Amino acid sequence: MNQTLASKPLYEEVADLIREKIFTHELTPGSWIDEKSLTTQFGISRTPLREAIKVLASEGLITMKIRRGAYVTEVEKDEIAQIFHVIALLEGNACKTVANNATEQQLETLDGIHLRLEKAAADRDIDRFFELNQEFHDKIQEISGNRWMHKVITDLRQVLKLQRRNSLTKLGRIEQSLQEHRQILSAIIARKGDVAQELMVNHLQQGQVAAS
Amino acid sequence: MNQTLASKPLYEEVADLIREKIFTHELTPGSWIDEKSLTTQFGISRTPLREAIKVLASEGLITMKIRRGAYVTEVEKDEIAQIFHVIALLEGNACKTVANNATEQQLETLDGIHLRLEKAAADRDIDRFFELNQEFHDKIQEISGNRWMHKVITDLRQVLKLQRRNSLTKLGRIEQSLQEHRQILSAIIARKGDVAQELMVNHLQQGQVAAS
DNA sequence: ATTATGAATTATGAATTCAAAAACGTTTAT
DNA sequence: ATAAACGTTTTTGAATTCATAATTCATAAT
Repeated sequence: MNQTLASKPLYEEVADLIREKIFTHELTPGSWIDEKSLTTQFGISRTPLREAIKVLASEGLITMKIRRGAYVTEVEKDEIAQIFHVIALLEGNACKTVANNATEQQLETLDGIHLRLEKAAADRDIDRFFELNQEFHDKIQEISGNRWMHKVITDLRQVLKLQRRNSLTKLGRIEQSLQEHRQILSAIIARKGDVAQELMVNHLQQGQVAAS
Repeated sequence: MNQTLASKPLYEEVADLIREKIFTHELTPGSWIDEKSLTTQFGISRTPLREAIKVLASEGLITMKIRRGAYVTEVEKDEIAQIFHVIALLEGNACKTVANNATEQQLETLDGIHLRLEKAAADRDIDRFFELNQEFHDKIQEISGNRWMHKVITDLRQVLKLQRRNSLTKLGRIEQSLQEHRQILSAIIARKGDVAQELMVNHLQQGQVAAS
């Protein structure tokens, strides 16, 4: 691998590449991870590859079986619900914090993201919609200021992405999601922390199928 | 290393050993991790050691600096507060779930642990006290049934353990902690979910210094 | 035809080797 | 005395090699 500029350690680059393959389902849940194949694909040796695999394993994306290699994790259905529960709890709380403590300027930033989200939805630009949706949620966490909470949510969201994104593109769901975002934002701007929290929890519960 | 019975992969054993060294402060926060030294200590090669280091890094216990090795993570003071906040949120919720849904038998198990906790406190058996304290918290999470929540809490608690356990042994704190446990347990048994939740949140907030 | 047995192949886990970067120490120049 | 320049040593990151466990495949026995 051509490591021209030493930005990241190689094993992290490789971890990113494997994550990609997992999320695009080029590597499907339950499938065996062929080290040889990946080393030739990436043009690297097994050493950094195996380091990357171990990191992914501790993130929960990969499951190791002793003396028989690494497999893409299969998440049980009820585990998905469990993960959503945790995320809802945390993001709901972040929402409350933001409503209670954010500066006016921060609220404007949030509003700006939401505006662009509306635009993307109006344009039926699905990819952009999801991108901005993610940004909206991330920004709330950033404003709430708890980096560890953010890390936890990010890791859990990653595991959720193992699941094939089912009815994400259901036309109705996007409109509904947008509506929910509007309400959340209103509650935040109105400084109604508890309301914002509950709306966010419901929003995420709704999204349990649609994952937005 | 004498891998007589193939219980665990070597890199995990090594990760456990390093964790131990970190928690006992044989390796102190901020200190450099000497690979050579550890390989000779453990009698292994650098390969499994480095794999273990990467796992610990993704857990947050170790921080990698590109081209200058691995260091035991130093947690900022405000990050400790952030981590406690997340744990309190999650354990509080677990508590509510238990109060609302646990079977009578599960409540008895919990009560049994608490009894032994009281005993240990009466005996001034500090080590046993902390052990059972941990077990009490763990059991609540186990009963609440959310394995992912449990994993998140476990990981975060690990990071907290980086901090030198300050006033843990303060005599007063143990008695107070015990008192709080009694109240939590009562609320759970009385099926008062919201009360149990709040008590647990306060309990953890209290423990912010004392880490119990 | 189906199941055992054993040899050949392949994959995993771990040690070793190698190249390059960083740290260290000495000498020399100011 | 301090600092710059240079060469040596150490350390990191990564490739390679090696031993052993697991799998596959072919053959033999039922």
